[in-house]
Amino acid sequence: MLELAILGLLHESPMHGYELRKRLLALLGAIRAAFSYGSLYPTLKRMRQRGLIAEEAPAEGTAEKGGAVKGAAEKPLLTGRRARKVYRLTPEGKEHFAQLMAEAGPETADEALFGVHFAFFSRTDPATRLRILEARRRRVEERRERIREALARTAERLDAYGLELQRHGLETAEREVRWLNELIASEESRRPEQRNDFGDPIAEPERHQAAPAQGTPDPAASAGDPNKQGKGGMRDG
Amino acid sequence: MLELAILGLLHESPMHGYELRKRLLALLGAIRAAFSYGSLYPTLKRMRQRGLIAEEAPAEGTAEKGGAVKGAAEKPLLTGRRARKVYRLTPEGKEHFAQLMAEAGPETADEALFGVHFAFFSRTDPATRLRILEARRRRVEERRERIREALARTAERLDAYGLELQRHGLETAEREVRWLNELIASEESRRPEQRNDFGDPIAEPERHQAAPAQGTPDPAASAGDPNKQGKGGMRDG
DNA sequence: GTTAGCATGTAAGGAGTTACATGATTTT
DNA sequence: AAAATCATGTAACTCCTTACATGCTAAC
Repeated sequence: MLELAILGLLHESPMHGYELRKRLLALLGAIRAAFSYGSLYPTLKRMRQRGLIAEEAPAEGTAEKGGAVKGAAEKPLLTGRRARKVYRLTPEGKEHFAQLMAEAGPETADEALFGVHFAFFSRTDPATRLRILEARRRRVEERRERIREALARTAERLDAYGLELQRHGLETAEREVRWLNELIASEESRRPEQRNDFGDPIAEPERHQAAPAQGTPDPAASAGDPNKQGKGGMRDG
Repeated sequence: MLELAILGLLHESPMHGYELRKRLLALLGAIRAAFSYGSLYPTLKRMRQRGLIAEEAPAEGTAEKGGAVKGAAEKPLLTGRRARKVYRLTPEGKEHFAQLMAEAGPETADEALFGVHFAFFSRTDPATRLRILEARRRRVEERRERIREALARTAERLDAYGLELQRHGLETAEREVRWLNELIASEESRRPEQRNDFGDPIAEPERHQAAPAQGTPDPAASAGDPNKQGKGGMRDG
């Protein structure tokens, strides 16, 4: 999960660990608490060893080594503070990210993992988005049915608090299903042809990098406006 | 968490592992998935070693078909199926449960753990309930504020999906705060004197945690209709 | 002159999961 | 005859957290 989130964020621009954590909190804070450094740094290390990310050269263009010491004007990379390791995404990392995103198995439907996937939806293709949303909906519907059963069958064994827990849980599940339904409808209405099984008729507007190991045409350039068209985008029509 | 849940359930009646898991799913299914046997059985073992639970002897005059209770009595009771180990709560276990419930630290405020505490609210005193509810509210309010800040400060860096994630997360947090507010108000209105700082005026009649019929108006009696009105479920009127 | 923030890391451990192993009994 | 349900357990592993260790700079 953390790995996916790192890959997703680095898609945007190279970053060092500390910054990554802050961005992670800002992006995923609605879902879960901040990742600790105790998991972040070892994960970065592992990912670098696997070649998913790479350490960015100290500076852009300027001194290769030695030469001008820090403290120079310019845009200081290690300005006084402790040296930071800036990581960038490698092509392998991009591909791994695409794979992780495309796997819409039962794990993908877990609350937190679903949230991470969702956060990076603009970097996947519509078909994958739909599969993930549907997997999550299935999961929540199952939970909803379980609660309904528990209420119907064993309500008499529950005390007031147990009952309230079920009631609130049921309401929460129903609310999330409604939300997912809206999102799914929105995805489908946006590109209904996407769902046919005759291939991939669409290829025009989005250049999502789901394509395997395509060059490195810096898709970060499009990071500013994938689907961004204002408020109404998500919410039904 | 699993330990707390087991202690809470065994409060009701002795049970074996398999049954425990089913009851756990029925009670906590609204919050989280079922615990796996791979964690359940080792946990039971550990708890027995610590003396929190004990293996129930064949107990009660159990109708031993054929009347032969003799030497085979030492063998676990097997009703045809594989031998089951029935566990019951020990006094140490009861005390440990009370302690775990009373700890309303920051961990208690985690979604799942809060849910487990809540499920067993009727086995704690009102002051503890209030502390747990307030700890959870604090936590959710913090998350809500974080999201608001993220929306105010970095909304322009978010794409449509990132934005929708924040929006939905904010709505979820606001909804939960409202729910907690209702619960807190309900607890306070039920016994306002409870909150004074001059001691514990209602400390006398409660042995440990039990005696729900005494400590509370036992609104569990109204558990007959699960599909009652959505709002104000806890208000016993 | 101390606190807060920046910055990276390691070691130990918690709390679960999956997969495996075994076997009886009831239902289809 | 096969599948589902009942029933208990172990081993390996995942993924994350807490606590510790280090050291610099800005601000109060």
